[in-house]
Amino acid sequence: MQRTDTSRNARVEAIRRAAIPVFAAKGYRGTSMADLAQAAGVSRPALYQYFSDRADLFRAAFGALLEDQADSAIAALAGDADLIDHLDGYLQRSIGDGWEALAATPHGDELMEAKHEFAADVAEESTRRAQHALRAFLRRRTDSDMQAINTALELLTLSPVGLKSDHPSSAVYRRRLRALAEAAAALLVSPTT
Amino acid sequence: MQRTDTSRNARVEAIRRAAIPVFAAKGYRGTSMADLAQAAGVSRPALYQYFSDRADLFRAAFGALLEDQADSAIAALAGDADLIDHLDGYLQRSIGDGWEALAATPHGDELMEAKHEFAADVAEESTRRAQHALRAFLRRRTDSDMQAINTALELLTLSPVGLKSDHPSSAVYRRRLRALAEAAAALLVSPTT
DNA sequence: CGCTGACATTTCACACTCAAAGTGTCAGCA
DNA sequence: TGCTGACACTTTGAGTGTGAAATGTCAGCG
Repeated sequence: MQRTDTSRNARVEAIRRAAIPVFAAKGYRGTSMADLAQAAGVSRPALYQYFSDRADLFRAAFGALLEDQADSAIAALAGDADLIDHLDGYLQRSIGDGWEALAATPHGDELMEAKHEFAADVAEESTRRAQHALRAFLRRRTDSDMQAINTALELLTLSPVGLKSDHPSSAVYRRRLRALAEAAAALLVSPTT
Repeated sequence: MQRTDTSRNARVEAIRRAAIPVFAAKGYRGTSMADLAQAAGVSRPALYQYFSDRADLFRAAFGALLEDQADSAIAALAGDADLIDHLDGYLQRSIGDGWEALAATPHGDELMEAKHEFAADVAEESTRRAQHALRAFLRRRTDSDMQAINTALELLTLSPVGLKSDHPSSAVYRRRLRALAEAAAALLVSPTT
């Protein structure tokens, strides 16, 4: 059975990986099971052997991607670099890279919608996990009280949405994220009166 | 002629004022010229004597509102209060109050769209004016260089969009704006390495 | 002279049709 | 056993008509 399971998981993984660029290129509604089957190099009915339907496949594909992204962001908090660099790295990896690159595609809005509809729990879990790690990091690396840390967390996690609202170039967006990291660091280092 | 013009301007003003709550309540597409006429207490054809069409009236109504809002925000920068209080006041008045209150209404998104379509130049002019005043204020009140000031400006003007992205209560949103003001102030006081 | 009621025209939302595309599930083949 | 081609069913979206509502512009009234 192990042999079979391993083989099966390998195929699931292959299909999952093949699906991501297809969804990214054509959006959720725009991609058919036939498209996904062709990209994975299998027949359409074979997909139903591994996933119950298109939503299930979508969830599997982007759920894993979001998990990886959260892991990457959390990893950026390790080490003993400058506080600003840590925060900047966290922002870049959790928001600047990965999923957000998809949001810039023609079907970005629709993909966000589909994520919210079909992978909301996975998405929330991974961001919750990342934010939990960030909170622990701030508690470890600053002497601010809990309230100040939570406020900084809100700033760090919510502001990026606005910083992208005028659809800046990738370079500009990254510069803004760094500025946000600097501001949050400054806020935590020199406490409010 | 002065007498006539004065009377005319007074009517224009009255119609303009009466139009705002109607648009706010029913959205742009949802309000008819009949609605606006009724609210202003005149017959529908009379509106065409002062405005060429619905878009023109919309532009006049919200253009003036946006101007007032910008004036209010700029006024918040006067005096010699704490830097944070100035920035906080600016944010509250330019974003937290006024127009943004409309964005929270059922037809908020559609109103934003209409603003962008019919009053884009007025809107941009007023925000440009407010930001210009804010830049001058920061130049006057901090010893940061131009680049740092411009970065802080981006943060201050763009972040609020994100801070509202999870549709927080008004109180929470205001608290976040103040935190943003604190962070920006901290960024400008303790310059980057 | 400014405003109104009325009119012709345009716009809009809704309902319906229908053909093309996609979906999920077979029996049967390797 | 795992996969395929084929089949019945569902969904989708473009096209079309239709009635109600809104628009913009009159001549004419006070």
